[in-house]
This record gives sequence, structure tokens and C-alpha cells, in this order.
Amino acid sequence: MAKLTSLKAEKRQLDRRAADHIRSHILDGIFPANSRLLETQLSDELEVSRGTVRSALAQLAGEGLVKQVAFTRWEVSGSSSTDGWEIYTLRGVLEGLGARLAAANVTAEDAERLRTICAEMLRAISEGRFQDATDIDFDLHAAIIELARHRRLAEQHRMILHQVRFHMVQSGFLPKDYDELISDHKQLIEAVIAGDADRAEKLARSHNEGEVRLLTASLQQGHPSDRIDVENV
Amino acid sequence: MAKLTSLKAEKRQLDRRAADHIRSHILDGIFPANSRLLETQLSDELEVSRGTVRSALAQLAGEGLVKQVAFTRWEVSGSSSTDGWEIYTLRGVLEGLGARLAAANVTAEDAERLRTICAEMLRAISEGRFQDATDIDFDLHAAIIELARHRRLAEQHRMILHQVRFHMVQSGFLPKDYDELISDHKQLIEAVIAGDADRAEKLARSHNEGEVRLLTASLQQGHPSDRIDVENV
DNA sequence: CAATCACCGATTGTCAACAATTACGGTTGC
DNA sequence: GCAACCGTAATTGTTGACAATCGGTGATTG
Repeated sequence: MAKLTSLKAEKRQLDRRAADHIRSHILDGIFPANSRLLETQLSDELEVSRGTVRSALAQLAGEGLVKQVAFTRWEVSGSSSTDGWEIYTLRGVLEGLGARLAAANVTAEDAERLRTICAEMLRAISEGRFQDATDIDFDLHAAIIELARHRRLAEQHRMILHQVRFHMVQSGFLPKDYDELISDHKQLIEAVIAGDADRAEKLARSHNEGEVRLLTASLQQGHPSDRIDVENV
Repeated sequence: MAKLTSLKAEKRQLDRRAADHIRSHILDGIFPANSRLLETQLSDELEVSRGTVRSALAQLAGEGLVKQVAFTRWEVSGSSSTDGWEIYTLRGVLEGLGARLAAANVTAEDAERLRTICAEMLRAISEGRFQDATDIDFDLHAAIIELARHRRLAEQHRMILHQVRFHMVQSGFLPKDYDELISDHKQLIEAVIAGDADRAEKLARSHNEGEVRLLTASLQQGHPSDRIDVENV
């Protein structure tokens, strides 16, 4: 297991910061899917008490990144085709709602902002900085959700994006056609900017449909990606 | 504050049971919106340690029924028009997805089951047992979601239903037209049973639209229902 | 008299010890 | 040889004590 940096600077609550650290390790693939997490080990490495680690793990369990087996173990969530299918179908309707509401609220500055982010993404791709491009992709979707001015939706969306990222890392997913990716996003934000709620929702939902179809197919073949059982030594 | 019954029977984890008790008190209106919750008071009344209560409250915060103000206080969530609008719009898309997927999975036994629940609801209404009818209403929606076979969706839906219930209690909401309510549900489950995914989704989404419209109007009038500030003595 | 500041009680945040439960390996009996 | 049983080590669950923080109260000062 990789070394975690201690957390005693800052002023936020320790358990939140512990959760942030563990979460980023999960999202970076340092703690792989299905790997076991030991409270004592985490508390040693983060230099906080076990209770604090427990609280952090409970948060992450609520976010769907970690599973608890009572009296027995904590482990990083799985990343099977079923999980992927669940994640992308949920993402579809959440972003659909977000796009619909965003279209109803959008202002001129918002429009500018969205176009800027999209341009940044385009530049990142054209310069071959694909990791940056992916980050900006997430930022763009989060920015649209923000326009919806819907706290609960934003919270759900934040969590589902974490899960999307996790699933991408675990499954080694990479976009295959960056031109199409850009075109998708351009269409989406233009629909939002134009205030066309129906079209914005439809585009947001169809944005994930490629993955959903892929994963559905993978499920029907009985793809055995549930069997992964990495141990975390 | 009402007396809570102690929890030392059963075998589930204490924090889960504590969360269940506090949750049901919130949903029953015993802890009203925006009322303060004291860790020591809860731990005394539930006869568990403060740490356990903290864990329970953290869970409920994750479910959106409770808010935490760091280093200062826990309080029951608010129940403003904005909250209601958020809850019902989210519910709409979640149940939309659920109905769509349910329509794709439904079997003959499922159909029977749905019709049975619907009939029970009808009977409850005709016998004037309106509280039971509301419970069965929730059961029916949960049953449809179950058919979607989507763990994450089911979890989100469970939480949003709690929030719906909470909002109904706090706002004193009562269905105004039971005939329409029954008709809505009949149409919905028949669409699901017929496997008509598009129609099922559409009906599930429109099922909440009445409330959404009401709450949107209430918002635009600047209805001051955010101002509620009950104290919990 | 109003504004500011230092104190104090109340409440939440963190910790380390103790209890309960589980999983595993060895032993025993058949 | 195999299955059931039991003891033990490892791990999670729970608790009470201690630390940090906040909000209000009253004294102080301009």
C-alpha cells in the first residue's frame, strides 16, 4: 500500500480531510477495486485515530466508493460491468435534469463560461494533454449542473462523477473519438445556452448512451468482471 | 423533546439502529424541521454513547434529513419550498429511470404483485384509511424501483422517498383528489406491465409535476417558508 | 450609550482503551 | 481422510475521557 501524507495542517475537520485523502487514493487507482482497507493501517498512515478513519470510511461508503461488511471488513467498491451500467444510467438522468434546469437559468456570463471551458478542453486535446482533457470534461459537466441551482442534484452528481472516474480508472476506459466527444459537448452547451431545455436534456442523456450500450452488451454476454478479487498487500 | 425507546435488543449495529430511531422520529414530525439535535440528549435517551449517536447523525446527514454545522450544532433539515422543489424534481427523474427499466424487466408475477399493491391502496382509500393509503403509495413506487434491479438507484430512491415523506409531514400536504391519484398509479403500472418503457418513464415523471408546479409558483412569489425556526426544548 | 473584547459555559471534535465478533488453523473424533 | 469443533489472533464496534471550538454575557473603554 502506498504511503499517505499526514494531515495536521488546515482547519477543516479531520474526518473530512481523511475522507478526501482516501477518496483521492481510490480515484487514482492506488487502492484498487475490491481491495481491503484496514482501519489501523489507515489511521497509522494518516496519523489520526481509528475513530476518525472510521468516520471517513463511513462517508465514503455513503458516496458508494467503499463497502462495509459488518464486523468484518471495509473494502473498495467493485467495478464490474453491472456497476458501470448503474453508474452511467444514473448519470444520464441526473445530467439530463441538470441540463434541463440549466437551460432555464442560463445567463450571458454563464454562456461565456461554458464556452471557455469547452475551448480549454479542445486545446488540451489538441496538445495531447489527455488527462487534463478528461479533468476539464468533468469540470464542464459539473459547471452545467451548477447552473441548475439544485443543491441535492449537485451533491448526487458530485458523487456519481466520482464513481464514473473510479470506473474509468479501474476499467482502463479511454475515449475513442475525441472529435465526437468535442462535438457532443459543443451541441450540449449550445442547447443549454439557447435555453432549449428539451434538447439539452436529450443531449445530456444520450451523451452516456455509448457506454451504457457497451456495458449492457458486456452484461448480456455474462462478462465475468465481477470475479476480480485484488488483495491489498 | 419526546422520549426515545432504548435499543439494546436486536443484533444490528448500534449506530444503524440509532439512525433508524432518529429518522423515524424526524419522519413522524416529532423532531420538526430546523429543530436542533443535541448529541448528549440523544445519547441519554437512546442509552448509547455519544460516538454512536454521532455516527448515526452522520448517516442521516448523508441521507439529507439532518444538517451539520461544524463545531456548533446538528439540526433537522429545513422544509422550504426550495427543498420541496428539489425533492420532487429529483424524485421525478429517479422514478422515471426506475419505471423505464422496470418496464424492460417485468414478469408476470411482478405484474400481479403491482396490481395487488394498487388494489390494496384503492381499498385503503375507500375505507378511509388515508395514512395506510399513503404508506402503500410509497410501497408501490418502491416496488417499481425494485423491478429496475439497480442497486444505486434503489438506494437514492429510498433516500428521496424519506425526504418526500418528511416534506409532506412538515408542509401538511395531503392528496386532494384520490380518484386522480389512483388513476395515475393504474396508468403507470399498466405501462410498466405492458413493457412500454417510454410511456412508463413519462408517466412516472409527470406523476410529481403537480407538486413541482405548485412549489415553483410558491418560489416565484418569494413565499417565506424558509423563515421557520423552531427550537427544540 | 454603543462598540469591543475577554471570559465562561455549553457543545462538538478527537482520541485511546476496552468489548464483541469474525475468520482461520489446529485438533479431535468418527 | 474428512468433518465438526474449539481456541486464538486479528479486526471491527462501542465507550468514556479529554481537547478544541463556538456563542453569548458582561465588563471596559471611547
